[in-house]
Amino acid sequence: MKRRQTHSTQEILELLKAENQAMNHEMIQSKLDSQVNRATIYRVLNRFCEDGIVHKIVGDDGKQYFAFCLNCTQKKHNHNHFHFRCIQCGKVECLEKEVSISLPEGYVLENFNGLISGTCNDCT
Amino acid sequence: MKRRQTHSTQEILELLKAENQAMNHEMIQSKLDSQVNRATIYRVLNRFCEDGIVHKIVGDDGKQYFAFCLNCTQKKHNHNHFHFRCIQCGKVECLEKEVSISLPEGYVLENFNGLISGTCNDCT
DNA sequence: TATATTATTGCAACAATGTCGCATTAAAAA
DNA sequence: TTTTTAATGCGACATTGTTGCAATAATATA
Repeated sequence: MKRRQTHSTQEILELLKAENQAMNHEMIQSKLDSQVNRATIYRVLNRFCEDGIVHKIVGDDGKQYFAFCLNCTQKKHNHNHFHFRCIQCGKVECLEKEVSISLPEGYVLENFNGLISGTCNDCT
Repeated sequence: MKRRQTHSTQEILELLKAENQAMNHEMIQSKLDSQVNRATIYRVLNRFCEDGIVHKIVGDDGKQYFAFCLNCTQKKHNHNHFHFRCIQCGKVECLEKEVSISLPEGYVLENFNGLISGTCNDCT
């Protein structure tokens, strides 16, 4: 099953690259030039995640946010960092520093989801 | 506005104290002896959160989990720790160690939400 | 270039989560 | 016992995210 490039996939990927923040489907939809169906946006984003191009964070608002992978190679993904969500302006940005958490014996990490919400510098 | 003790509030609080894990509304509802309405459960839990008796974690499944506050005084709440959610059995437990994250200048922390999902010791 | 193949899309429908208004019930105060 | 009003149950709702299916369009093939 090979991936195909479509208008939607290209636009969404470019948007995610351009914006330096994680976005949920609504933010993405409103920023796209062409109109893309909601279901399609989710499918595109989930495919990107499967391919390791994009990573997904679930906010403390319960929504899924997607961000273009930086500093990630095909093999190794570094997503052990926190994201900061501003409750005023809604921006979700990376807090660069990697965080290491040691799990108890026998525990296997599958997904790291660190999120801090509050007020960002612009909104203080 | 004073709080009243009802069957629902008592049962829910006892359950949260007894179980040593964070639970979402569904887990709570199914473990209650008496039948309590879904909306009521949410309202009770949110009141507990307001009162600082219980804290809320949003899982990477997008659901709200509630846990009885341990080691918290009325004044000081220590919720800067991670939770571990097992994707097999659904259990959500505390990872005791406190984590300190330094935010950039001008950023104000409102809520810490650290969650790691994977497989727990029982399910490996 | 024209045709065949099939990944992708849009649409509609759906499940699930969480919230809210409102009338009713039942704690707690008088 | 009566009064006050916080809490409940019910129904309705908004929102998020997913899925089945027919139509479309990107790529491979002739």
